[in-house]
Amino acid sequence: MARMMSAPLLNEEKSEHYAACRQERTFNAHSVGNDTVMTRIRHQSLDCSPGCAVEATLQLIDGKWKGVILYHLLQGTLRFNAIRKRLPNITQRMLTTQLRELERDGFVLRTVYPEVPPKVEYSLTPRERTLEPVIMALKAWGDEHTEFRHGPEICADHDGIFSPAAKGIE
Amino acid sequence: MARMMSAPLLNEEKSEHYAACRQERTFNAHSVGNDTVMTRIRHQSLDCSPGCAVEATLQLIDGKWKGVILYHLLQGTLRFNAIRKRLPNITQRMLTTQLRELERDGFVLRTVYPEVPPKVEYSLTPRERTLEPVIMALKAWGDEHTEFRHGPEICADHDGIFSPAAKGIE
DNA sequence: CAGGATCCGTCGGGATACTG
DNA sequence: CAGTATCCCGACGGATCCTG
Repeated sequence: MARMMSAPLLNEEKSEHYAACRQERTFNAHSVGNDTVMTRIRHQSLDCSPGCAVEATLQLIDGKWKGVILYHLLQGTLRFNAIRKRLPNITQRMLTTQLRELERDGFVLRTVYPEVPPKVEYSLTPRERTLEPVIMALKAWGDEHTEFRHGPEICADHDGIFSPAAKGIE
Repeated sequence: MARMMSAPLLNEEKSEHYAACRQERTFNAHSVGNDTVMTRIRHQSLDCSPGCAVEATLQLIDGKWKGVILYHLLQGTLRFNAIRKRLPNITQRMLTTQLRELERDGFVLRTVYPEVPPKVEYSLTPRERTLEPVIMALKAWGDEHTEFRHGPEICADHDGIFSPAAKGIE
């Protein structure tokens, strides 16, 4: 979801009455060549109606992987590749960017151990802990209301958080 | 969020073990000219890890406006333009498509009254009612943890669901 | 190990304009 | 009133190769 508007500034003209909305600015734009990296701003125009709190929250956990990442981190600190193992389909690039966003949003803490080989751990901040009920609500609903058949061998861990299979990883 | 993979079928080769994931198919592709309309399939590759229930739920309420729309509909049946009034920034096109998706996902009921001028009402299905706790969790968190200053005149309806201002509209 | 850099296609979604 | 029909931009995100 969520693209930027083409001309956020021009927009002020015709929307004076909700111009006071959050106008978070790009904070980290490498913009190498023509591949603008990390132009973080999900949707700038939160319509300031009562529902916008819902929107605001959703922005923070959208992004195709955020939800799952947060969910997995709820079980404890994880290293980069440990997270990757839990998300078989994610690419490094995606994992990195998603983690960076979560970091910037104050949800995860990134700890780099100055070693060789490098070791980076991701853990949750207290702020994210407050999100836990939300994540769990999402999961609960998904468990109850979605029917997507899945091979048991890798998808059957709905009760024990991580089964013994997780013994020797990492 | 969420694009399709370029070659979903090729993907099966290297991911036999979670090939059993939900493979929802495009259901309604007009594809007029080169503007493919409504190629519904958020992300087909739910990684089948325990967190995928979270993802599954998120898919259903992402889409930049879904959350707010659902939230507003929780207050009761609304007509098309009534919804638009609550989302100052949405375009007709977006409102239509979002509503169509919600309809297809079984969340909203679309009732057309064969009159002139046309009258279409949107209401929530029982299925969506089960989502209510989730929506409210999102809203609650947003209310508590996001600071986006807003002009009071249009953003100050956080207690009374819809203030008297909503008297004569529509 | 944990990424950075690049290239590139897909498609969400905004802005009009038109209509039964 | 409640939509379609188009045009079009650029963010999202996948694949691939490179590196301290």
